[in-house]
Amino acid sequence: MRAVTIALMSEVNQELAARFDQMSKVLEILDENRFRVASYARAARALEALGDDLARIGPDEKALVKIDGIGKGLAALIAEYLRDGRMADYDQLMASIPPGLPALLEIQGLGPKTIALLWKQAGIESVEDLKKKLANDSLADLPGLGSKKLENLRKSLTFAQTAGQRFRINQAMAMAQWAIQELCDKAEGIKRIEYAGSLRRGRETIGDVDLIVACGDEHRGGISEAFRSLEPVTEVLGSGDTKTSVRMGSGIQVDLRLVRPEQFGAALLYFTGSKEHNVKLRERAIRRGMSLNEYGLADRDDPEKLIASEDEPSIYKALQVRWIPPELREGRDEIERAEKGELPELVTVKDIRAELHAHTQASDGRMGLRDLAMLAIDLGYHTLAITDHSRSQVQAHGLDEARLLRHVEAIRSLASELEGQIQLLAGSEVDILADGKLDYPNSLLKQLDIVVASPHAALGQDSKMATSRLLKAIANPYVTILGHPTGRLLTRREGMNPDMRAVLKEAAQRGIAVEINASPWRLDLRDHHARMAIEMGVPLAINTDAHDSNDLDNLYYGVQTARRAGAGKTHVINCLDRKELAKWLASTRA
DNA sequence: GCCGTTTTCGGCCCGACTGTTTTCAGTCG
Repeated sequence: MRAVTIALMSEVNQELAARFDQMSKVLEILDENRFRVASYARAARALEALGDDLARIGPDEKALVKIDGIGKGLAALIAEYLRDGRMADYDQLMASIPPGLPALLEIQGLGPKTIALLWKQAGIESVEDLKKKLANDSLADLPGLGSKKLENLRKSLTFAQTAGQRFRINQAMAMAQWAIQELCDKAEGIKRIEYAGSLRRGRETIGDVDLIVACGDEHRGGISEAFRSLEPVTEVLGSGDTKTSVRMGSGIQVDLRLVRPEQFGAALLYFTGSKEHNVKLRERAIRRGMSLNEYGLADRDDPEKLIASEDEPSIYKALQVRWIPPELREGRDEIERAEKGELPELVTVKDIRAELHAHTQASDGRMGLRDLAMLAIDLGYHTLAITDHSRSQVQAHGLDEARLLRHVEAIRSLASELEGQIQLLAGSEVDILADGKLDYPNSLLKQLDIVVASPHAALGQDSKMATSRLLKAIANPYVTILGHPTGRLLTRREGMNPDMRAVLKEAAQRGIAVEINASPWRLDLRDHHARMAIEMGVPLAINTDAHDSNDLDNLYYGVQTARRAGAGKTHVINCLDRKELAKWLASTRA
């Protein structure tokens, strides 16, 4: 555990989120009031998603209770931690059970009741203990643990050791689209089929894929069978009348739900979530004398009396609120905002008219300059910026000064040829070096139409250094866009953790844009930082950072991230028309 | 422990599937 004095920025948020999460698990194993358990878990999620830095808010309980999900009790705990660097309740709680016990909750099929039983009656205190006892068959005497259950536990343990947990959104999307196509080809009677869950909400990583199928009752068996028989299925986790779960070879879990066509909207809404959004919708239904479940919105007193169920908009309408796009359904303030008419018209892929960050064969791209330009023309863009890597990116064939100048010449030459079809901007993705200096001198940057400044190396810097590094880069008068500010790679590398509020404040003052890098590896800015950017008046740039022709399709993920932040097209510079964009670019150099 | 458009107490979402249960508890989403 880090001492609080050196825990910086949102490291504090993460630390406190981890503690509340842990506390909720311990309380659950101790069979505490389930609503109390849920409160700690909810608080943990709230802190993880909090754009603001708790260290900045400080031990001010009045300010802390303003955070949704934090009440008086938890605010006092947070304040205690921020003030003293410790939390007595946490220490006490953690001392009350063996430290290895909460980790058992991660094992599929193992819940708090069974863990408590294993602990109290078999002396199991950790995953290791469980493995040993499972191996020598000494658990069969425990009540409620038959041979089947033990076998399933063995399987879960093997899986937990070998497999990762969350998948990047493009991996989940590929699986979802493939499975949908296969089922449509191979099964009879599918009336509608959609993916739901966090994939539909556009989260940056996905735990499992949910598919919702509308069909008549007579087709259920066949569709379930076709699903279980999909070639990549390695394990059927469960299969009943309306629900089947399988695990694919890649490790990803896919759930299939079968519903009647007239219930499709309710099921789609329910399984799209988020859980928190659903809870709020249900509470809203109850306040209005109705009840909502995956089969529909019904009269509370007469559940047979369906009010809405066939599609999502009719359900929202009956709840007296505008339809809410899935990307916003995170259970924050979206329902209240929708009610007040404050939800913006969210940006769409069609609104994007310019690509402002792309690579060619000059550095590490696969496309030639002309091929890339042609693709951009096909996509209907009015502007394409060519931004190859700068000299320090040796492994990516970064351009030294002489090569960059020749490249610029080539771009300008092609630009005049294609005048009237597309505007080509000669630019660079310039490395922000570890000390915040840029990889080219200003005399060179000055000659470019656009400069995307991004960090690529020294990403393990502490938060303080990362912050001053980015601030220094933003202050450079020739930077146009701050590219993928943290340098993270999802499921692979955490990246830097700068004080994003300070970075965005500087960007706002300088008048430059900050990128949402649409690569599913990056999605950087992430959603809640993009939301913070909007609140602070910083323009967003949604760029694919394309290295290959397929990469241009990643735009969808970047747009979804922007939508999750509540961005409309006025917040995104790629939506400006050609003239407006030129004017904006000029303004960054004023 | 949180929360408030029946608000400071009394609620807090609810159904499917599995396994061991002979009527239901635990887990999951």
